[in-house]
Amino acid sequence: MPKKTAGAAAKPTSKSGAKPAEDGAVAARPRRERRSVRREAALTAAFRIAEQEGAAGLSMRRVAQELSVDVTALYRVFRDKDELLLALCERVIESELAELGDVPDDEPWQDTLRRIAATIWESQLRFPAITVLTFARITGGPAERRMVELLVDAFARSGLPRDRVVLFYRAFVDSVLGLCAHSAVLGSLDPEVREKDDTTWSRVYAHLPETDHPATRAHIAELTAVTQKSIYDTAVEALLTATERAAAGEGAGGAG
Amino acid sequence: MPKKTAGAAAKPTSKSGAKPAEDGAVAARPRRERRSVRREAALTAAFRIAEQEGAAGLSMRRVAQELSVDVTALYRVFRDKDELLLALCERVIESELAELGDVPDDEPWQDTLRRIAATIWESQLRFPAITVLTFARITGGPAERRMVELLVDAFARSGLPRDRVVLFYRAFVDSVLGLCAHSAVLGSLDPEVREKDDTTWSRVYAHLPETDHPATRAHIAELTAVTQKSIYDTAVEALLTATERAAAGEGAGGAG
DNA sequence: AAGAAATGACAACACCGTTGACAACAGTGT
DNA sequence: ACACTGTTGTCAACGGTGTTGTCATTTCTT
Repeated sequence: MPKKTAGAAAKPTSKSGAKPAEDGAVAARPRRERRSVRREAALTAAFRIAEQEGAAGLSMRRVAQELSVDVTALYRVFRDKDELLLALCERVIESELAELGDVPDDEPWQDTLRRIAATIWESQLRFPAITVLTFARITGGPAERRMVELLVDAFARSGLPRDRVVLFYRAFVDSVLGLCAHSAVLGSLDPEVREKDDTTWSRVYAHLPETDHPATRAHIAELTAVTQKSIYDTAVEALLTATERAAAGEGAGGAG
Repeated sequence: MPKKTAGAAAKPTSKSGAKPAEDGAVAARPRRERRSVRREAALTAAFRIAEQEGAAGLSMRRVAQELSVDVTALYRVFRDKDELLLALCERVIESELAELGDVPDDEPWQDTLRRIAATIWESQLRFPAITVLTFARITGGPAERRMVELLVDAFARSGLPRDRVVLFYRAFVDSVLGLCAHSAVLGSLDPEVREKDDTTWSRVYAHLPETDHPATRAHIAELTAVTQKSIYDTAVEALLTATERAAAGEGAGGAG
Protein backbone atom coordinates (compact mmCIF):
# COMPACT_ATOMS: atom_id res chain seq x y z
CA MET A 1 0.00 0.00 0.00
CA PRO A 2 1.41 3.41 -0.94
CA LYS A 3 1.08 4.74 2.53
CA LYS A 4 1.03 8.46 2.86
CA THR A 5 3.48 9.72 5.42
CA ALA A 6 0.99 11.50 7.58
CA GLY A 7 3.79 12.69 9.77
CA ALA A 8 5.27 14.69 6.93
CA ALA A 9 1.91 16.38 6.54
CA ALA A 10 3.32 18.99 8.85
CA LYS A 11 5.37 19.78 5.79
CA PRO A 12 8.48 21.92 6.25
CA THR A 13 7.45 24.07 3.31
CA SER A 14 4.27 25.09 5.06
CA LYS A 15 6.04 27.80 7.00
CA SER A 16 7.24 29.55 3.88
CA GLY A 17 4.06 28.60 2.11
CA ALA A 18 1.94 30.36 4.66
CA LYS A 19 3.67 33.65 4.07
CA PRO A 20 2.14 34.74 0.74
CA ALA A 21 -0.93 35.70 2.70
CA GLU A 22 0.76 39.02 3.33
CA ASP A 23 -0.05 41.24 0.37
CA GLY A 24 3.06 43.32 0.67
CA ALA A 25 5.16 41.00 -1.50
CA VAL A 26 4.11 42.37 -4.86
CA ALA A 27 7.20 41.05 -6.58
CA ALA A 28 6.29 37.52 -5.58
CA ARG A 29 3.24 37.65 -7.83
CA PRO A 30 4.59 36.53 -11.23
CA ARG A 31 5.59 33.15 -9.85
CA ARG A 32 2.21 32.61 -8.31
CA GLU A 33 0.52 33.59 -11.52
CA ARG A 34 2.51 31.12 -13.57
CA ARG A 35 1.71 28.36 -11.13
CA SER A 36 -1.91 29.35 -11.08
CA VAL A 37 -2.07 29.16 -14.83
CA ARG A 38 -0.60 25.67 -14.73
CA ARG A 39 -3.21 24.73 -12.20
CA GLU A 40 -6.00 26.00 -14.39
CA ALA A 41 -4.56 24.24 -17.42
CA ALA A 42 -4.31 21.00 -15.51
CA LEU A 43 -7.89 21.26 -14.38
CA THR A 44 -9.29 21.94 -17.83
CA ALA A 45 -7.22 19.08 -19.20
CA ALA A 46 -8.55 16.81 -16.47
CA PHE A 47 -12.06 17.91 -17.32
CA ARG A 48 -11.63 17.06 -20.96
CA ILE A 49 -10.17 13.66 -20.15
CA ALA A 50 -12.90 12.88 -17.65
CA GLU A 51 -15.51 13.91 -20.16
CA GLN A 52 -14.09 11.92 -23.04
CA GLU A 53 -12.52 8.87 -21.44
CA GLY A 54 -14.49 8.42 -18.27
CA ALA A 55 -13.47 7.99 -14.68
CA ALA A 56 -11.11 5.11 -15.42
CA GLY A 57 -9.16 7.21 -17.91
CA LEU A 58 -8.58 10.08 -15.53
CA SER A 59 -5.10 9.36 -14.20
CA MET A 60 -2.30 11.65 -13.18
CA ARG A 61 -0.13 10.37 -16.01
CA ARG A 62 -2.90 10.97 -18.50
CA VAL A 63 -3.38 14.56 -17.36
CA ALA A 64 0.35 15.18 -17.47
CA GLN A 65 0.54 13.72 -20.94
CA GLU A 66 -2.25 16.04 -22.04
CA LEU A 67 -0.13 18.94 -20.82
CA SER A 68 3.02 17.55 -22.49
CA VAL A 69 4.65 17.45 -19.10
CA ASP A 70 6.14 14.81 -16.87
CA VAL A 71 3.86 13.28 -14.29
CA THR A 72 5.96 14.42 -11.40
CA ALA A 73 5.60 18.02 -12.46
CA LEU A 74 1.92 17.65 -11.71
CA TYR A 75 2.80 16.75 -8.15
CA ARG A 76 4.32 20.19 -7.70
CA VAL A 77 0.87 21.66 -8.26
CA PHE A 78 -1.33 19.06 -6.62
CA ARG A 79 -0.07 17.28 -3.56
CA ASP A 80 -1.83 14.09 -4.66
CA LYS A 81 -4.65 12.91 -6.86
CA ASP A 82 -7.16 13.56 -4.14
CA GLU A 83 -6.36 17.26 -4.19
CA LEU A 84 -6.86 17.33 -7.94
CA LEU A 85 -10.21 15.59 -7.60
CA LEU A 86 -11.38 17.99 -4.95
CA ALA A 87 -10.30 20.89 -7.15
CA LEU A 88 -12.34 19.42 -9.98
CA CYS A 89 -15.29 19.06 -7.64
CA GLU A 90 -14.90 22.66 -6.57
CA ARG A 91 -14.92 23.71 -10.20
CA VAL A 92 -18.10 21.79 -10.90
CA ILE A 93 -19.79 23.59 -8.03
CA GLU A 94 -18.53 26.90 -9.39
CA SER A 95 -20.15 26.23 -12.73
CA GLU A 96 -23.34 25.20 -10.97
CA LEU A 97 -23.37 28.47 -9.06
CA ALA A 98 -22.80 30.39 -12.27
CA GLU A 99 -25.66 28.64 -14.00
CA LEU A 100 -27.81 29.15 -10.95
CA GLY A 101 -27.36 32.90 -10.93
CA ASP A 102 -28.63 35.02 -8.11
CA VAL A 103 -31.43 33.89 -5.88
CA PRO A 104 -34.16 36.55 -5.90
CA ASP A 105 -35.19 37.65 -2.44
CA ASP A 106 -38.82 36.89 -3.11
CA GLU A 107 -38.25 33.45 -4.63
CA PRO A 108 -40.12 30.74 -2.74
CA TRP A 109 -37.64 28.44 -1.01
CA GLN A 110 -39.17 25.43 -2.74
CA ASP A 111 -38.40 26.91 -6.13
CA THR A 112 -34.85 27.71 -5.08
CA LEU A 113 -34.32 24.12 -4.09
CA ARG A 114 -35.93 22.85 -7.29
CA ARG A 115 -33.60 25.02 -9.35
CA ILE A 116 -30.58 23.82 -7.40
CA ALA A 117 -31.63 20.19 -7.78
CA ALA A 118 -32.11 20.65 -11.52
CA THR A 119 -28.74 22.36 -11.89
CA ILE A 120 -26.90 19.65 -9.99
CA TRP A 121 -28.59 17.03 -12.11
CA GLU A 122 -27.49 18.72 -15.30
CA SER A 123 -23.87 19.02 -14.25
CA GLN A 124 -24.00 15.36 -13.24
CA LEU A 125 -25.12 14.59 -16.77
CA ARG A 126 -22.25 16.62 -18.18
CA PHE A 127 -19.47 15.20 -16.03
CA PRO A 128 -20.58 11.84 -14.67
CA ALA A 129 -16.98 10.76 -14.16
CA ILE A 130 -16.25 13.62 -11.79
CA THR A 131 -19.55 13.14 -10.00
CA VAL A 132 -18.76 9.54 -9.27
CA LEU A 133 -15.17 10.26 -8.27
CA THR A 134 -15.95 13.07 -5.86
CA PHE A 135 -19.19 11.65 -4.54
CA ALA A 136 -19.62 12.23 -0.83
CA ARG A 137 -16.44 14.28 -0.54
CA ILE A 138 -16.16 17.68 1.10
CA THR A 139 -13.95 20.25 -0.59
CA GLY A 140 -14.26 23.00 1.98
CA GLY A 141 -13.65 25.46 -0.83
CA PRO A 142 -15.39 28.78 -1.42
CA ALA A 143 -17.77 27.44 -4.05
CA GLU A 144 -18.92 24.65 -1.80
CA ARG A 145 -19.34 27.06 1.07
CA ARG A 146 -21.48 29.30 -1.10
CA MET A 147 -23.60 26.37 -2.20
CA VAL A 148 -24.09 25.27 1.39
CA GLU A 149 -25.12 28.79 2.30
CA LEU A 150 -27.71 28.85 -0.49
CA LEU A 151 -29.15 25.53 0.59
CA VAL A 152 -29.23 26.17 4.31
CA ASP A 153 -30.73 29.58 3.69
CA ALA A 154 -33.47 28.10 1.52
CA PHE A 155 -34.37 25.55 4.14
CA ALA A 156 -34.22 28.18 6.86
CA ARG A 157 -36.77 30.20 4.90
CA SER A 158 -39.22 27.34 5.39
CA GLY A 159 -39.61 28.53 8.96
CA LEU A 160 -38.52 25.27 10.58
CA PRO A 161 -36.55 25.31 13.84
CA ARG A 162 -32.81 25.08 13.36
CA ASP A 163 -32.34 21.39 14.12
CA ARG A 164 -35.09 20.46 11.66
CA VAL A 165 -33.60 22.80 9.06
CA VAL A 166 -30.29 20.96 9.06
CA LEU A 167 -32.04 17.60 9.15
CA PHE A 168 -34.06 18.27 6.02
CA TYR A 169 -31.15 20.09 4.42
CA ARG A 170 -28.88 17.09 4.86
CA ALA A 171 -31.59 14.65 3.79
CA PHE A 172 -32.01 16.78 0.67
CA VAL A 173 -28.37 17.17 -0.34
CA ASP A 174 -27.35 13.65 0.56
CA SER A 175 -30.26 12.21 -1.39
CA VAL A 176 -29.65 14.51 -4.34
CA LEU A 177 -25.95 13.71 -4.45
CA GLY A 178 -26.61 10.03 -3.93
CA LEU A 179 -29.14 9.88 -6.73
CA CYS A 180 -26.88 11.86 -9.03
CA ALA A 181 -23.99 9.55 -8.21
CA HIS A 182 -26.20 6.56 -8.83
CA SER A 183 -27.09 7.86 -12.25
CA ALA A 184 -23.53 8.97 -12.89
CA VAL A 185 -22.19 5.50 -12.21
CA LEU A 186 -24.56 4.14 -14.81
CA GLY A 187 -23.46 6.87 -17.19
CA SER A 188 -19.74 6.49 -16.68
CA LEU A 189 -19.28 2.73 -16.67
CA ASP A 190 -17.31 1.02 -19.34
CA PRO A 191 -19.63 0.65 -22.30
CA GLU A 192 -19.37 -3.09 -22.00
CA VAL A 193 -20.30 -3.26 -18.32
CA ARG A 194 -22.88 -0.56 -18.84
CA GLU A 195 -24.63 -2.60 -21.47
CA LYS A 196 -24.40 -5.65 -19.25
CA ASP A 197 -26.15 -3.83 -16.43
CA ASP A 198 -28.64 -2.15 -18.69
CA THR A 199 -29.80 -5.29 -20.34
CA THR A 200 -29.86 -7.23 -17.09
CA TRP A 201 -33.36 -5.98 -16.46
CA SER A 202 -34.75 -7.29 -19.68
CA ARG A 203 -32.53 -10.36 -19.83
CA VAL A 204 -33.06 -11.60 -16.31
CA TYR A 205 -36.19 -10.07 -14.99
CA ALA A 206 -38.30 -10.47 -18.11
CA HIS A 207 -37.99 -14.24 -17.96
CA LEU A 208 -38.82 -14.78 -14.33
CA PRO A 209 -41.30 -17.54 -13.61
CA GLU A 210 -44.51 -15.89 -12.54
CA THR A 211 -44.88 -18.13 -9.56
CA ASP A 212 -41.66 -16.96 -7.90
CA HIS A 213 -41.83 -13.25 -8.66
CA PRO A 214 -45.40 -12.26 -9.42
CA ALA A 215 -45.12 -8.60 -8.45
CA THR A 216 -41.95 -8.06 -10.44
CA ARG A 217 -43.45 -9.86 -13.39
CA ALA A 218 -46.61 -7.78 -13.22
CA HIS A 219 -44.60 -4.54 -13.42
CA ILE A 220 -41.96 -5.55 -15.91
CA ALA A 221 -43.09 -3.15 -18.62
CA GLU A 222 -43.09 -0.16 -16.31
CA LEU A 223 -39.79 -1.21 -14.75
CA THR A 224 -37.98 -1.11 -18.04
CA ALA A 225 -39.67 2.12 -19.11
CA VAL A 226 -38.97 4.36 -16.10
CA THR A 227 -36.28 7.02 -16.59
CA GLN A 228 -33.57 8.13 -14.20
CA LYS A 229 -34.73 11.73 -14.36
CA SER A 230 -38.30 10.92 -13.39
CA ILE A 231 -36.98 8.96 -10.43
CA TYR A 232 -34.83 11.90 -9.42
CA ASP A 233 -37.71 14.35 -9.68
CA THR A 234 -39.96 12.08 -7.67
CA ALA A 235 -37.46 11.86 -4.84
CA VAL A 236 -36.80 15.61 -4.86
CA GLU A 237 -40.50 16.43 -4.71
CA ALA A 238 -41.01 13.93 -1.92
CA LEU A 239 -38.34 15.63 0.17
CA LEU A 240 -39.72 19.11 -0.56
CA THR A 241 -43.23 18.05 0.37
CA ALA A 242 -41.98 16.47 3.58
CA THR A 243 -40.22 19.71 4.47
CA GLU A 244 -43.34 21.72 3.70
CA ARG A 245 -45.51 19.52 5.87
CA ALA A 246 -43.02 19.60 8.70
CA ALA A 247 -42.88 23.38 8.48
CA ALA A 248 -46.66 23.62 8.51
CA GLY A 249 -46.89 21.31 11.48
CA GLU A 250 -44.16 23.01 13.49
CA GLY A 251 -45.43 26.45 12.59
CA ALA A 252 -48.94 25.66 13.76
CA GLY A 253 -48.12 23.60 16.80
CA GLY A 254 -44.83 24.48 18.33
CA ALA A 255 -41.88 26.65 19.22
CA GLY A 256 -39.90 28.97 16.93
CA MET B 1 -6.48 0.02 -20.50
CA PRO B 2 -6.73 -3.72 -19.97
CA LYS B 3 -9.48 -4.14 -22.48
CA LYS B 4 -11.68 -7.13 -22.00
CA THR B 5 -12.09 -9.22 -25.11
CA ALA B 6 -15.84 -9.09 -25.29
CA GLY B 7 -15.80 -11.30 -28.31
CA ALA B 8 -14.29 -14.13 -26.32
CA ALA B 9 -17.18 -13.80 -23.88
CA ALA B 10 -18.93 -16.27 -26.13
CA LYS B 11 -16.38 -18.58 -24.66
CA PRO B 12 -15.83 -21.90 -26.39
CA THR B 13 -15.99 -23.70 -23.05
CA SER B 14 -19.56 -22.55 -22.56
CA LYS B 15 -20.92 -25.45 -24.54
CA SER B 16 -19.32 -28.00 -22.29
CA GLY B 17 -19.91 -25.74 -19.31
CA ALA B 18 -23.64 -25.68 -19.94
CA LYS B 19 -23.87 -29.43 -19.72
CA PRO B 20 -23.57 -29.98 -15.95
CA ALA B 21 -27.20 -28.95 -15.73
CA GLU B 22 -28.04 -32.54 -16.45
CA ASP B 23 -28.00 -34.34 -13.13
CA GLY B 24 -27.13 -37.69 -14.64
CA ALA B 25 -23.39 -37.09 -14.43
CA VAL B 26 -22.94 -38.08 -10.80
CA ALA B 27 -19.24 -38.64 -11.18
CA ALA B 28 -18.78 -35.05 -12.25
CA ARG B 29 -19.94 -33.82 -8.86
CA PRO B 30 -16.70 -33.93 -6.84
CA ARG B 31 -15.10 -31.49 -9.24
CA ARG B 32 -17.96 -29.05 -8.96
CA GLU B 33 -17.95 -29.35 -5.23
CA ARG B 34 -14.29 -28.56 -4.98
CA ARG B 35 -14.74 -25.51 -7.12
CA SER B 36 -17.79 -24.42 -5.20
CA VAL B 37 -15.91 -24.69 -1.95
CA ARG B 38 -13.12 -22.56 -3.34
CA ARG B 39 -15.66 -19.98 -4.41
CA GLU B 40 -17.15 -19.82 -0.96
CA ALA B 41 -13.74 -19.60 0.63
CA ALA B 42 -12.74 -16.80 -1.69
CA LEU B 43 -15.89 -14.84 -0.88
CA THR B 44 -15.48 -15.16 2.87
CA ALA B 45 -11.84 -14.16 2.55
CA ALA B 46 -12.85 -11.17 0.47
CA PHE B 47 -15.40 -10.25 3.11
CA ARG B 48 -12.84 -10.33 5.85
CA ILE B 49 -10.40 -8.24 3.87
CA ALA B 50 -13.05 -5.71 2.92
CA GLU B 51 -14.13 -5.48 6.51
CA GLN B 52 -10.66 -5.07 7.94
CA GLU B 53 -8.72 -3.20 5.29
CA GLY B 54 -11.37 -1.26 3.44
CA ALA B 55 -12.23 -0.96 -0.19
CA ALA B 56 -8.70 -0.02 -1.22
CA GLY B 57 -7.30 -3.18 0.34
CA LEU B 58 -9.64 -5.50 -1.49
CA SER B 59 -7.56 -6.65 -4.43
CA MET B 60 -7.42 -9.93 -6.29
CA ARG B 61 -3.86 -10.46 -5.14
CA ARG B 62 -4.82 -9.80 -1.55
CA VAL B 63 -7.67 -12.32 -1.67
CA ALA B 64 -5.42 -14.91 -3.25
CA GLN B 65 -2.78 -14.32 -0.61
CA GLU B 66 -5.40 -14.84 2.08
CA LEU B 67 -6.16 -18.22 0.53
CA SER B 68 -2.45 -19.06 0.21
CA VAL B 69 -2.94 -19.38 -3.49
CA ASP B 70 -1.56 -17.74 -6.59
CA VAL B 71 -3.53 -14.83 -7.97
CA THR B 72 -4.20 -16.48 -11.26
CA ALA B 73 -5.93 -19.37 -9.56
CA LEU B 74 -8.61 -16.90 -8.55
CA TYR B 75 -9.23 -16.18 -12.20
CA ARG B 76 -10.28 -19.78 -12.64
CA VAL B 77 -13.17 -19.13 -10.27
CA PHE B 78 -14.04 -15.53 -11.09
CA ARG B 79 -13.70 -14.32 -14.65
CA ASP B 80 -12.61 -10.90 -13.40
CA LYS B 81 -12.79 -8.71 -10.34
CA ASP B 82 -16.17 -7.41 -11.34
CA GLU B 83 -17.65 -10.88 -11.04
CA LEU B 84 -16.19 -11.24 -7.57
CA LEU B 85 -17.66 -7.91 -6.53
CA LEU B 86 -21.09 -8.82 -7.84
CA ALA B 87 -20.86 -12.13 -5.99
CA LEU B 88 -20.04 -10.22 -2.81
CA CYS B 89 -23.00 -7.97 -3.45
CA GLU B 90 -25.24 -10.99 -3.90
CA ARG B 91 -24.03 -12.35 -0.60
CA VAL B 92 -24.78 -9.11 1.18
CA ILE B 93 -28.32 -9.18 -0.17
CA GLU B 94 -28.63 -12.79 0.95
CA SER B 95 -27.71 -11.87 4.49
CA GLU B 96 -30.16 -8.98 4.36
CA LEU B 97 -32.92 -11.34 3.27
CA ALA B 98 -32.03 -13.73 6.06
CA GLU B 99 -32.12 -10.99 8.65
CA LEU B 100 -35.37 -9.74 7.17
CA GLY B 101 -37.13 -13.05 7.54
CA ASP B 102 -40.57 -13.63 6.11
CA VAL B 103 -42.91 -10.79 5.39
CA PRO B 104 -46.22 -11.45 7.19
CA ASP B 105 -49.21 -11.23 4.91
CA ASP B 106 -50.90 -8.69 7.12
CA GLU B 107 -47.88 -6.43 7.57
CA PRO B 108 -48.59 -2.88 6.38
CA TRP B 109 -46.48 -2.11 3.33
CA GLN B 110 -44.99 0.92 5.06
CA ASP B 111 -43.64 -1.26 7.84
CA THR B 112 -42.21 -3.72 5.35
CA LEU B 113 -40.34 -0.91 3.64
CA ARG B 114 -39.16 0.49 6.95
CA ARG B 115 -37.78 -2.90 7.95
CA ILE B 116 -36.05 -3.29 4.61
CA ALA B 117 -34.56 0.19 4.85
CA ALA B 118 -33.31 -0.52 8.36
CA THR B 119 -31.78 -3.83 7.31
CA ILE B 120 -30.00 -2.34 4.33
CA TRP B 121 -28.64 0.40 6.56
CA GLU B 122 -27.26 -2.09 9.02
CA SER B 123 -25.50 -4.17 6.42
CA GLN B 124 -24.07 -0.96 5.01
CA LEU B 125 -22.66 -0.26 8.45
CA ARG B 126 -21.15 -3.74 8.59
CA PHE B 127 -19.55 -3.76 5.15
CA PRO B 128 -19.12 -0.20 3.97
CA ALA B 129 -16.36 -1.20 1.57
CA ILE B 130 -18.60 -3.58 -0.32
CA THR B 131 -21.44 -1.11 -0.33
CA VAL B 132 -19.29 1.54 -1.95
CA LEU B 133 -17.76 -0.89 -4.43
CA THR B 134 -21.03 -2.38 -5.65
CA PHE B 135 -23.07 0.79 -5.41
CA ALA B 136 -25.48 1.15 -8.32
CA ARG B 137 -24.62 -2.25 -9.77
CA ILE B 138 -27.09 -4.92 -10.73
CA THR B 139 -26.19 -8.52 -9.95
CA GLY B 140 -29.20 -10.18 -11.54
CA GLY B 141 -28.74 -12.97 -9.02
CA PRO B 142 -31.46 -14.80 -7.11
CA ALA B 143 -31.04 -12.79 -3.91
CA GLU B 144 -31.38 -9.52 -5.74
CA ARG B 145 -34.40 -10.81 -7.60
CA ARG B 146 -36.02 -11.80 -4.35
CA MET B 147 -35.30 -8.41 -2.83
CA VAL B 148 -36.76 -6.66 -5.85
CA GLU B 149 -39.84 -8.82 -5.55
CA LEU B 150 -40.27 -7.89 -1.89
CA LEU B 151 -39.92 -4.18 -2.66
CA VAL B 152 -42.16 -4.09 -5.70
CA ASP B 153 -44.76 -6.13 -3.88
CA ALA B 154 -44.70 -3.76 -0.93
CA PHE B 155 -45.19 -0.74 -3.16
CA ALA B 156 -47.88 -2.55 -5.12
CA ARG B 157 -49.74 -3.10 -1.86
CA SER B 158 -50.06 0.67 -1.57
CA GLY B 159 -52.73 0.50 -4.25
CA LEU B 160 -51.01 2.81 -6.70
CA PRO B 161 -51.28 2.20 -10.45
CA ARG B 162 -48.41 0.24 -11.90
CA ASP B 163 -46.42 3.12 -13.38
CA ARG B 164 -46.54 5.00 -10.07
CA VAL B 165 -45.56 1.86 -8.20
CA VAL B 166 -42.32 1.52 -10.11
CA LEU B 167 -41.68 5.26 -9.89
CA PHE B 168 -41.87 5.32 -6.11
CA TYR B 169 -40.15 1.97 -5.86
CA ARG B 170 -37.17 3.23 -7.82
CA ALA B 171 -37.13 6.55 -6.00
CA PHE B 172 -37.05 4.56 -2.77
CA VAL B 173 -34.33 2.05 -3.62
CA ASP B 174 -32.13 4.51 -5.45
CA SER B 175 -32.34 6.98 -2.58
CA VAL B 176 -31.76 4.30 0.01
CA LEU B 177 -28.77 2.87 -1.84
CA GLY B 178 -27.42 6.34 -2.57
CA LEU B 179 -27.69 7.41 1.05
CA CYS B 180 -26.12 4.18 2.25
CA ALA B 181 -23.31 4.59 -0.24
CA HIS B 182 -22.85 8.16 0.88
CA SER B 183 -22.51 7.05 4.45
CA ALA B 184 -20.39 4.07 3.44
CA VAL B 185 -17.90 6.27 1.64
CA LEU B 186 -17.48 8.27 4.81
CA GLY B 187 -17.09 5.05 6.74
CA SER B 188 -14.62 3.37 4.42
CA LEU B 189 -12.23 6.19 3.57
CA ASP B 190 -8.64 6.02 4.59
CA PRO B 191 -8.54 7.11 8.21
CA GLU B 192 -6.41 10.07 7.22
CA VAL B 193 -8.75 11.33 4.51
CA ARG B 194 -11.72 10.47 6.67
CA GLU B 195 -10.50 12.66 9.45
CA LYS B 196 -9.75 15.39 6.95
CA ASP B 197 -13.30 15.32 5.68
CA ASP B 198 -14.82 14.94 9.11
CA THR B 199 -13.07 17.89 10.61
CA THR B 200 -13.64 20.03 7.55
CA TRP B 201 -16.97 21.07 8.92
CA SER B 202 -15.63 22.35 12.16
CA ARG B 203 -12.34 23.61 10.71
CA VAL B 204 -13.74 25.52 7.77
CA TYR B 205 -17.35 26.21 8.43
CA ALA B 206 -17.01 27.21 12.05
CA HIS B 207 -14.79 30.14 11.15
CA LEU B 208 -16.84 31.64 8.37
CA PRO B 209 -17.32 35.39 8.50
CA GLU B 210 -20.94 36.00 9.43
CA THR B 211 -21.39 38.52 6.67
CA ASP B 212 -20.69 36.04 3.88
CA HIS B 213 -22.46 32.99 5.22
CA PRO B 214 -25.07 34.05 7.76
CA ALA B 215 -27.38 31.07 7.37
CA THR B 216 -24.56 28.54 7.64
CA ARG B 217 -23.15 30.35 10.62
CA ALA B 218 -26.52 30.44 12.33
CA HIS B 219 -26.86 26.65 12.05
CA ILE B 220 -23.28 25.61 12.73
CA ALA B 221 -24.07 23.83 15.99
CA GLU B 222 -26.87 21.77 14.48
CA LEU B 223 -24.82 21.06 11.37
CA THR B 224 -22.04 19.43 13.34
CA ALA B 225 -24.44 17.54 15.58
CA VAL B 226 -26.68 15.84 13.02
CA THR B 227 -26.10 12.10 12.55
CA GLN B 228 -26.06 10.06 9.34
CA LYS B 229 -28.74 7.75 10.62
CA SER B 230 -31.19 10.53 11.42
CA ILE B 231 -30.65 11.91 7.90
CA TYR B 232 -31.32 8.48 6.48
CA ASP B 233 -34.49 8.02 8.49
CA THR B 234 -35.74 11.45 7.51
CA ALA B 235 -35.31 10.71 3.81
CA VAL B 236 -36.94 7.28 4.12
CA GLU B 237 -39.94 8.67 5.94
CA ALA B 238 -40.28 11.45 3.39
CA LEU B 239 -40.45 8.92 0.58
CA LEU B 240 -42.93 6.73 2.42
CA THR B 241 -45.17 9.69 3.17
CA ALA B 242 -45.03 10.79 -0.44
CA THR B 243 -46.07 7.32 -1.54
CA GLU B 244 -48.92 7.28 0.97
CA ARG B 245 -50.21 10.64 -0.19
CA ALA B 246 -49.98 9.64 -3.82
CA ALA B 247 -51.86 6.44 -3.09
CA ALA B 248 -54.55 8.34 -1.20
CA GLY B 249 -54.87 10.86 -4.01
CA GLU B 250 -55.00 8.30 -6.78
CA GLY B 251 -57.33 6.10 -4.83
CA ALA B 252 -59.80 8.88 -4.14
CA GLY B 253 -59.68 10.75 -7.42
CA GLY B 254 -58.66 8.54 -10.27
CA ALA B 255 -58.28 5.29 -12.08
CA GLY B 256 -57.56 1.91 -10.51
C1' DA C 1 26.74 38.10 -9.57
C1' DA C 2 25.42 34.91 -5.67
C1' DG C 3 22.10 32.49 -3.29
C1' DA C 4 17.52 30.77 -2.63
C1' DA C 5 13.34 29.12 -4.27
C1' DA C 6 10.50 27.05 -7.53
C1' DT C 7 9.97 23.81 -11.24
C1' DG C 8 10.73 20.07 -14.27
C1' DA C 9 12.50 15.50 -15.70
C1' DC C 10 14.57 10.77 -14.96
C1' DA C 11 14.40 6.62 -12.53
C1' DA C 12 12.34 3.83 -9.40
C1' DC C 13 9.06 1.52 -5.91
C1' DA C 14 5.13 -1.01 -4.81
C1' DC C 15 1.17 -1.93 -6.11
C1' DC C 16 -2.89 -3.15 -9.42
C1' DG C 17 -5.93 -6.22 -13.01
C1' DT C 18 -5.19 -9.42 -16.40
C1' DT C 19 -3.26 -12.88 -19.79
C1' DG C 20 -0.62 -16.74 -21.74
C1' DA C 21 2.15 -20.79 -21.38
C1' DC C 22 3.10 -24.76 -18.89
C1' DA C 23 2.83 -28.51 -15.11
C1' DA C 24 0.19 -31.56 -11.91
C1' DC C 25 -3.83 -33.92 -11.15
C1' DA C 26 -8.68 -36.02 -11.58
C1' DG C 27 -11.63 -39.02 -13.94
C1' DT C 28 -12.96 -41.52 -18.48
C1' DG C 29 -12.96 -44.44 -22.42
C1' DT C 30 -10.33 -48.03 -24.69
C1' DA D 1 -2.33 -49.84 -18.14
C1' DC D 2 -2.85 -46.34 -21.47
C1' DA D 3 -3.74 -42.06 -23.64
C1' DC D 4 -7.13 -38.38 -23.46
C1' DT D 5 -9.60 -34.57 -21.46
C1' DG D 6 -10.88 -31.17 -18.38
C1' DT D 7 -9.87 -28.81 -14.11
C1' DT D 8 -6.78 -26.46 -11.04
C1' DG D 9 -2.55 -24.29 -9.82
C1' DT D 10 2.12 -21.88 -10.65
C1' DC D 11 5.51 -18.83 -13.09
C1' DA D 12 6.45 -15.02 -15.75
C1' DA D 13 5.07 -11.08 -17.80
C1' DC D 14 2.48 -6.88 -19.76
C1' DG D 15 0.75 -2.48 -19.23
C1' DG D 16 -1.18 0.35 -16.08
C1' DT D 17 -1.64 3.07 -11.50
C1' DG D 18 -0.22 6.60 -7.48
C1' DT D 19 3.73 8.24 -5.44
C1' DT D 20 8.66 9.48 -3.96
C1' DG D 21 13.60 10.63 -4.14
C1' DT D 22 17.17 12.67 -6.55
C1' DC D 23 19.13 15.79 -9.54
C1' DA D 24 19.38 19.56 -12.92
C1' DT D 25 17.45 23.75 -14.61
C1' DT D 26 15.14 27.88 -14.57
C1' DT D 27 13.50 31.95 -12.11
C1' DC D 28 13.32 35.30 -8.64
C1' DT D 29 15.50 37.82 -4.63
C1' DT D 30 19.15 40.28 -2.68
